[in-house]
Amino acid sequence: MLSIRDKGILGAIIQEYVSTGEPVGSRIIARKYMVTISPATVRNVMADLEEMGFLYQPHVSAGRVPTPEGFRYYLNDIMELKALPRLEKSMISRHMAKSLGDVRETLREASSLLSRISQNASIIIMPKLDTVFFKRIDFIRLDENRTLVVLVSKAGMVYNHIVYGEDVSQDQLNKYTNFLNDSYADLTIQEMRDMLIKEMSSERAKFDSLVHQALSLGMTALEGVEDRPDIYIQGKESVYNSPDLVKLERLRDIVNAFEDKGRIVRILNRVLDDPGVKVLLGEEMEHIGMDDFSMVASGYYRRNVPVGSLGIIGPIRMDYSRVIPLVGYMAKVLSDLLEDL
Amino acid sequence: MLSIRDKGILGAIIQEYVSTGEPVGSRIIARKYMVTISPATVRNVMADLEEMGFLYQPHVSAGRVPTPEGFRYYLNDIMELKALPRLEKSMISRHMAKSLGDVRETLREASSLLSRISQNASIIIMPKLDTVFFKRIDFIRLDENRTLVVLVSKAGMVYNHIVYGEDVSQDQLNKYTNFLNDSYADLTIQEMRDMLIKEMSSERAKFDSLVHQALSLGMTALEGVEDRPDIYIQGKESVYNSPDLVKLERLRDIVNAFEDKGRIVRILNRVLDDPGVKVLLGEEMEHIGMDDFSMVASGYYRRNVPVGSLGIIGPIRMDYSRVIPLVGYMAKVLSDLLEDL
DNA sequence: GTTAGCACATAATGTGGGTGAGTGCTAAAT
DNA sequence: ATTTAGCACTCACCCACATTATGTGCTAAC
Repeated sequence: MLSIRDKGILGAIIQEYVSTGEPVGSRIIARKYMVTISPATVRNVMADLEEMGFLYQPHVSAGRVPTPEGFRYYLNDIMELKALPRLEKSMISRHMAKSLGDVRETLREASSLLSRISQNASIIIMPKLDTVFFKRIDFIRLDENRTLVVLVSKAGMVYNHIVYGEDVSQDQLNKYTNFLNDSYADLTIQEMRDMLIKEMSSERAKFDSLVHQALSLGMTALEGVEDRPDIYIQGKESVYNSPDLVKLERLRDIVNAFEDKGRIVRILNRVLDDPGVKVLLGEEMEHIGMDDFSMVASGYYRRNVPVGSLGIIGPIRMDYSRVIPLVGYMAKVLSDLLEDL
Repeated sequence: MLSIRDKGILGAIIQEYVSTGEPVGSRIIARKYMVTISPATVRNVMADLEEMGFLYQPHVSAGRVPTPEGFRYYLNDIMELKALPRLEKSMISRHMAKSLGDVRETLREASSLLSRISQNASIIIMPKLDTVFFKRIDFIRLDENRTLVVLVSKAGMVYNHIVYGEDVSQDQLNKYTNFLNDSYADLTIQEMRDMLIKEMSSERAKFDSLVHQALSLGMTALEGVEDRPDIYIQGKESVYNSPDLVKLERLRDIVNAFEDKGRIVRILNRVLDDPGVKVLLGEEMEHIGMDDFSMVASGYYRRNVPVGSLGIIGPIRMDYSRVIPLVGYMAKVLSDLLEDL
């Protein structure tokens, strides 16, 4: 357990490190932050903090740099969140209203705002198909082998893919379409899946061949639907062009990390489950070369069901007290917006 | 005008530079490529070639490096294309057959193959909407303000967007849909646009309000359709991780250049017009920091109409005699494939 | 418990010499 | 009139070494 003073010093070190990016020496802390005590005292505390794993020294005559554990402690027990500036709030509502209508566009706009306001890269994962509300399905005969499935969500997102199978006439397909659209309004895709399976073994399906065919086509259609989530990363430039990126290898690592979207999705999915903003640090980034990066992320919701996530990604030394409220606010705005659709 | 021997020397320098990436000295050329003449003679020629702008020296005691102009001359007047290896041809046909069906998937596969075979990044621009053959249009009422337009091409590509306007019932929308689908089969989007405008002032449109409404909705639908071309860049890693990328600033330039997709599209569009493979070098790359990069690109066609382009992008020192046939072959395979759809 | 003072470690920076690669030029050879 | 050999010269690169600045840990005094 840290004393008040210890916390003050750790906090000061982190603040200083966040703003300069350089290892922090005892002098600076005693001069700028803790004027009542001497550098020597600060050094004693620093030695303790290092022993606890919150700081480390790049080399013996350098100052201290906070470790991911140090940041973690700071986030949990020291930092106080700042209120989101009125200006940023209004900027967000203004832009979000503008793009209203096309959900994909709205989400992209949200991400773009995050990156511009935070000066970091931002990430958004589009709604998981399972949780999306079904509006309409269409089958379009392309040729004798291929049928196009177009799935529209209530929010107006379109998912499409091609299924292969026996040749069915467009007229017949239209009948299936009508049947499915009439029967499954207002369900999520997941619910629809379940319903289809249930109905398949019902009396009706056994005797009515149209119903049977329609259900079976519906099932294959939903099976084949793309399950890799789409993810957008915007504002990579601000990370790439960050002035404290001075080693070639570091940049290379980061560039590669951004290319590896699968890994980012996996990491983000972990935060999706429970509500609120999560900060992912150090090892949680699962990526060699991303140890000194971090993600601030949150799920966003529709009717309290998590459907996707969003966040920002940048160097571990970021101003969490500003960024966390930002991400939180954006998740809320987005969730509210989705509520209505 | 260069003599045979001069060409031989320029060719040798480029070959050597392509394979090593290092400035080429007179010794190497005399030893490895032009055994009949001495280094001193080579030096004389090199001095001439430098004066002509085909070579330059990084510093006085270094060998020579070909300039973009040197490469240009080499490409036009010296290089001989190699036939595409049987192995690569069969690899291409095998993979392209696999992904047949979903055009977007096919195109992405083509690009992925380009990048894997050439060990460079590859670029593909999806078919321009204008040139795409219309299969079907659907209007889906999302709510009182928003109508979703789903446009399907004969090849099975789906384009969608939302239009805003007065509240029309789904039944009414279906009538419009049917009218448009019946009337405009087998046209390209561009032709359809023209037809719509023409029909709009016809007798029928004046007296039949359904026709009038349908035409007008069709026009707004086609107007709003997304006109920014989608572009995919694959295999960036092979460029990023290239071992002769040793300066941080260089990598940063390249990373930024890849992010700036608009510029790449603009450059590529220049090659789209006339057929065949084009090589873009130096200044043509329009990008500071991309001077020592180049693109080998070609349009691809459907019914002899250019619809998109594809190519590879990598360091200027690439083996053009292999890469040009590769890109050319891929463009041809793709064009043939699109012919059938 | 806190502080001043001091010896110590090390990164960063600069300097000078040596080496190797490759040139340009000149004068001789073909 | 070319081509070639010879040679002086330039410059990047490397290594060893010294210098400096920073900030520490430790000890002894407060």
